[in-house]
Amino acid sequence: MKQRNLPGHDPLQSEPLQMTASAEPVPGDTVYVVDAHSLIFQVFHAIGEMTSPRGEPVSAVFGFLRDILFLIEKHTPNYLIAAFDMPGPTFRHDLYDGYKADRGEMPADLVTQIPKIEQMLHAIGVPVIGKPGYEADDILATLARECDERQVRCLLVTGDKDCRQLITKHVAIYNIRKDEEFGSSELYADWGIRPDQVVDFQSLVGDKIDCVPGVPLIGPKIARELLETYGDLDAVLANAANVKGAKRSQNLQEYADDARMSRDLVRLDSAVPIEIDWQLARPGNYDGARIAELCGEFGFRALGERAMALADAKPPEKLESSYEVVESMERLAELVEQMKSADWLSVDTETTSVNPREAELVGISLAWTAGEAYYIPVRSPEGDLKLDAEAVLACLRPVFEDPALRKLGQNLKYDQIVLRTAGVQLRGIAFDTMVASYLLDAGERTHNLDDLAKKYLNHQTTKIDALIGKGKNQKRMDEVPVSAIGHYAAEDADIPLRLMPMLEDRLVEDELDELNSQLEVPLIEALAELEYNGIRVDVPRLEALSAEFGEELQRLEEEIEELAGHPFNIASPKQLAEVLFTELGLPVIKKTKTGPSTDASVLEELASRHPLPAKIIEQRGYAKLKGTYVDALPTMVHPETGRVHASFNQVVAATGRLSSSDPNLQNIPIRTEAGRKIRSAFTSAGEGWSLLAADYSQIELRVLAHFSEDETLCQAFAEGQDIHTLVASQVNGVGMDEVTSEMRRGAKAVNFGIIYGQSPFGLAKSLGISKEEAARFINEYFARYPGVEQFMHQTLADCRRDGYVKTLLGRRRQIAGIRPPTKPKDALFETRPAPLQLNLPERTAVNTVIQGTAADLIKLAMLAIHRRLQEEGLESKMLLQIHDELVFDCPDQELETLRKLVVDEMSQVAELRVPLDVDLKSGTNWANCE
DNA sequence: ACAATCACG
DNA sequence: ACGTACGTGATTGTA
Repeated sequence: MKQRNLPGHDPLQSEPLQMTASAEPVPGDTVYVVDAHSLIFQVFHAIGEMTSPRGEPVSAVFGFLRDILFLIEKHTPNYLIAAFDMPGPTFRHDLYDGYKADRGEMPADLVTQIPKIEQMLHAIGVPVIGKPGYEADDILATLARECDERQVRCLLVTGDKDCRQLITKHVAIYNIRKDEEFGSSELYADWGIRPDQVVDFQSLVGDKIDCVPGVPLIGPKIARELLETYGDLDAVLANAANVKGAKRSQNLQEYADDARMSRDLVRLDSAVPIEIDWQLARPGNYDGARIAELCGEFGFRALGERAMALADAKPPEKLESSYEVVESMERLAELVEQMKSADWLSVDTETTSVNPREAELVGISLAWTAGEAYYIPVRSPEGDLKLDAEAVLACLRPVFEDPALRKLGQNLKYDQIVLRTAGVQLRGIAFDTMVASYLLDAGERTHNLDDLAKKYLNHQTTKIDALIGKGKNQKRMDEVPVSAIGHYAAEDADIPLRLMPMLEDRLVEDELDELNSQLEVPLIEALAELEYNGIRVDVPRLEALSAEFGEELQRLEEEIEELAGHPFNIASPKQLAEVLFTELGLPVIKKTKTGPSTDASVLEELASRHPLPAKIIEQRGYAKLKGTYVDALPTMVHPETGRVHASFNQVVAATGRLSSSDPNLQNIPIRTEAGRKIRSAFTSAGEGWSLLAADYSQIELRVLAHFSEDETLCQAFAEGQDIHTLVASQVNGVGMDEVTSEMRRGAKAVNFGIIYGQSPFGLAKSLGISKEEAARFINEYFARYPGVEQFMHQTLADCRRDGYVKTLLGRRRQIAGIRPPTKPKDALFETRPAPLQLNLPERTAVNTVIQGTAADLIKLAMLAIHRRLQEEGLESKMLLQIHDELVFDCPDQELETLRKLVVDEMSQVAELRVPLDVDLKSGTNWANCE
């Protein structure tokens, strides 16, 4: 086996720790080693008869290939190797004639499949390793040891319990049947021992299947006790005379030699002389033609397609790179000097939490030349750090705080908040790969760095799961040794640097570069500011509400139980449906995928027939408010700031809107009385401070008016008329002062329906009128404002032609599925055309232009306000954005200044054909704003 | 992990 | 015959 100096973390070494990416595995990589025979027997027995078109048995080939494809697709191993037993005796047979004596010949139906499996592995580029005189397990042991030394994660794909002796910090067994890993904690749960006790344990217990004799009368339970008492096998045998139970004690003495020999049989040899060509073990060396040929021969159709899909995908490339862990202040100072003359600085922080306000710095990664990156650890579980966080930050401060040195990275909003919390400003943010990716394709589900590297660089990055694990055993970044983090962390600075030119080219190509550099990138700092500020929450107020809502809930639940005749879980739609529709015999109004629906609209309809549904609505309302807000919010208050610091996400909503999470502050209740009570718990900073809420009036309708260029609508907005009343008056053909509240309500519904592309059916339902009436209403609207329909047709035509729609600022969203234009019928005979009936993509297209443009406008406003607050040195803080509303915290003496500033910036943000009106409200909390 | 429900604009 | 208003996020129950 190749030996080399492994990149360990030796505190005494004087040279900087170099990690050069080569073909060999590095910390963060995962190596899968398949015990081929173990797997082959499993699938051979699990899958019944199965033959190829020629009539040859292929069940094991099929099952094995299926497992390998599953491994590659689901687990994306960085390295994958298959170990085989070789025919002929092994050193174990020399030790013990009886070794595996009972194990019969391999079934003939299986023997013929082994070469086929090897051919298939060859075609999909999985190296096959076998060594005469050794078993596959020994090869697993050898590779496991090598991985362990390299601090590389190794998963042994086997059903053989012997391999449990190989478990370490980096090595685990992988059960492909259950898709579960088996490590030291699972071992302890099963046998109650540590991995280093496995060999002795099995030597005592023996193994019938492998014909390992062991010691009679010693089973797993006694073996565990003995090992716990005495430590190891030798100690157990030495104390055999003292063991409780005469027969047991006697057996231990009598069969001591058997036990010792068993130990030699069980112990795996981790020094098998084999050479691994790691490059060949990286999945990706597919021979597509050969795969097709073999799958054809064996009659694998669906599986063959899966295998071919892998072959067609380009193999991930391992980028040439040289990463260094910085271990001295002298080296850091040298690097800082280099950075000062760099064009760009790529920055990434490693921390203890995904929440930037809670996160503590673990390390910083930096890169300014593609392929070179540096990781500066400032915290390590091994206590061997030579660097102090304060000193590192002080050293980096001049470069971080220099706005002239352009910074780039992945999700820099996060890093900026982390660094600001640690006392350093990250200035000069000029590119963010996550934001760029979002602008290029707002419909993508994620924009994380791993996906970007795969998409643009065809590079498979180190997955964070490989370092910190996942699920309940997930570790924190500061619990992982520096030597294991280094490569992962450095990569996170290097990859953005490599991605930037490619992303920038595409932005230019799609005319998105200005939107990127002038709006979205500068907005990062404004959003970081919002998140850093947070909003104050009145916890005692929420606690009082919790008690109040709790009492209401209890009362309602008792009434519901009374009405239903028995207790049940009201929160379970299934149980509720049982009560409503089976027990009470109420009619099913609509169905969900899984059964009758019990949502609020259904319950409202049922309310006229039975008192229960109304109670359910009321109970649900309180339960929702209590569970989602009243009880949840206090737990999210930051202990030091006493405020809630939500996250404002820039790359989630496909339309260009922001979204908010952890907690979502964009859906705090307002529509009901109980909801407004929750709003009142969001307060200004305290005495002498007020909240100022500024919202755009009817922004989406104004955007629609702008795009439609409709004279009447634009003029109505210019004159400050009530748009719903105006539409009501015109559609109904009555004077403005004759509009009834009923008419206004209808017009309002139409106005909003238009924005969403609503059909007569939908409008009819929301207004409780007939479909015909609704259709008449909509037709009247389009006839009165022809520009609106014209705008919709134009939008659809553009989208059909381009495959995307654009907002005012050129933001794009790809939408497929716009139908060809309907042929205009002969106008002479056309009296009243049916209103536009849009399908989902068409509705989405129209809505995206409007919603997205509104999002553009408020983002521009946020940016302008953010800048002015800074320039004018005001103490006022921007706290929230709720799509058409901004909320500020403001010292009372600044209130008038702020009011003017906010209205000016919000209304002047763009020249539209309509004015942008802004309503201002202020108060001590979010509910009493007037 | 997914479905149902409901909070907001 | 079927579905029917866009965009989000959190909670709860269920498989």
